[in-house]
Amino acid sequence: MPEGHTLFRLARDVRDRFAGSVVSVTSPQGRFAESARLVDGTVLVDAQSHGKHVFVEFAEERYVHVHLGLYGKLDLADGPPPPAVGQVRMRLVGGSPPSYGDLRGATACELLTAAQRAGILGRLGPDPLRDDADWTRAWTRVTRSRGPIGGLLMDQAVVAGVGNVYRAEVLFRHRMHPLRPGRTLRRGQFESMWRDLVELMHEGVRTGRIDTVHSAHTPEAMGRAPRVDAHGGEVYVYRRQGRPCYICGARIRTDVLATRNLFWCPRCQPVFRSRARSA
DNA sequence: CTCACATGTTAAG
DNA sequence: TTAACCTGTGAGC
Repeated sequence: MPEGHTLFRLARDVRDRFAGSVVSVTSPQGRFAESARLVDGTVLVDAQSHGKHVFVEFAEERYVHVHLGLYGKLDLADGPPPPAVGQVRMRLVGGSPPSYGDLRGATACELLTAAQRAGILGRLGPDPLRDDADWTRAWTRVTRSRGPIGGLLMDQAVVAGVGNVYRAEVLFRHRMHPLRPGRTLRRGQFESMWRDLVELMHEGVRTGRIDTVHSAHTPEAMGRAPRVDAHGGEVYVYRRQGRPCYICGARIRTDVLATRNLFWCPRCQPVFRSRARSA
């Protein structure tokens, strides 16, 4: 259940364990077996994430493209691999010290050529976690769109790697209603949201969780019980519908946009009204 | 225990 | 717009 920071960590961990080594690649479950044979026993060159996509590069520019989707997991562990349990789509074994990785439940696990990889990258917007990201590419899309900023931030062709938590939280931190049309944003507003995403997501890479609440606003500081859930992170609005906003006390609201849940504070993030023209 | 839902995407209708 | 993918978790009985 990943946003960009999770995949960034995953790529880094795969790289640390296997890069430069001959790696055994198998598919205990069978669904990736044919492709696995083509890279099995070759050198794993690198692993990189772009947004929520991970590319594991093998010798001669063969790329295993992995997208975890909603349920996928790649578990890495030290030592020799135990017998595969359950639906292991891909198993990597190798490196020194020896370790292994088991991929399950991924939306995508496929062997691609360099050209096919380039095709996927070409459809992705800039990734706040990558040094080579050009945020003005995202801004161009935002300013030309009539669609809501809440939708644009989740559109991987606009910004790659942002998911539902970062979307909800960055909009809150910038007091912006999720349904505000992209084209009504000012350049400076988008630029500060981008910079915020860069910081928040790098923090996510460091800690492995999504924390977006300023220390002055932590539940403890506000005299409330901290919110603890499976995600472990501390957030302002994500999945806090019906509960009081840490800043103003208004009840957090929720709605559905393009099959995904929105969360926002109706007082801190008022509906955008275009400025009335003077008569 | 069963059930709904989830940090996501794609394809079919 | 809806279902499907296919896994884990938490809430409810």
